[in-house]
Amino acid sequence: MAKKKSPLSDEALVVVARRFAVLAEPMRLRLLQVLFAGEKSVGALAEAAAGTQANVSRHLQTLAEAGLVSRRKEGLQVFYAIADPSIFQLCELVCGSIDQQNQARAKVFAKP
Amino acid sequence: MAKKKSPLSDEALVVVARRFAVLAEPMRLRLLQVLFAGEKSVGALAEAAAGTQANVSRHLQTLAEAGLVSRRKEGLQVFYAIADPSIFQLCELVCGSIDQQNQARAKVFAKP
DNA sequence: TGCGTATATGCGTAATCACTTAAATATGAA
DNA sequence: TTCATATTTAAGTGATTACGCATATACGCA
Repeated sequence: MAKKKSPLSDEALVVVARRFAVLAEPMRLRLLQVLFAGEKSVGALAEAAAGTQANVSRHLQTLAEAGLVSRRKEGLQVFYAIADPSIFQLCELVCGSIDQQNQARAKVFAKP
Repeated sequence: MAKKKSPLSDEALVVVARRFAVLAEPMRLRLLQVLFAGEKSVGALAEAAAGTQANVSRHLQTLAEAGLVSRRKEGLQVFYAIADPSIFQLCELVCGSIDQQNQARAKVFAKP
């Protein structure tokens, strides 16, 4: 029994905005993109994303707090993985929208 | 001929992040939600969203630059409208994901 | 031309946040 | 215990930005 579309409360808007804000950083998007290939440790992620270990750890914490990635500790290492499958569709949707806008813009400036 | 899924370049990630950042403000989300009902003037939007005229005008400019809303001038008034239909699916997707997380959390604390 | 209205913009302020460096914590091995 | 490794956290800095207030611009009308 999914709720029908109704105006969101101010509190709900804040939550949604927060979700978008988490995705509004290139470094976090890059980490998610690396994680698309599967679970990885913090060190591996830092190297793959070309970031400092401290900074990557912080971004991973942000992603985990938002419920987008999961955290699994194994000995000295901590492994992160995609926890919210909607991320795939979300990125696909946004990329598709941007592609469409670019194509529309290209059409305007196309030679006659 | 849609491109297959391949790692996005750093520049592309910046563009995608920017798109998310535009959606990462409660006031802008509220404006979009009001616009879901149809085209409206700046003044009408300011009243419906309970914001100052200056601030709403600024947010609308941000949304327009991102290609999310369209601008139509008619006499003294300027009318804005949803320009990117993917916004509907995007909000639906995010809200659904948040709902799912909330239900999962509720389940954890459910009485036995 | 001058006046009133609708919208946009310039400026200052406060808050948020990403990033770096350095230090702290946690785990496993010797 | 002591040491080394992997990760997290603390503190400081610079950049971005939302908001309020005041002013500027654009348009219609008399």
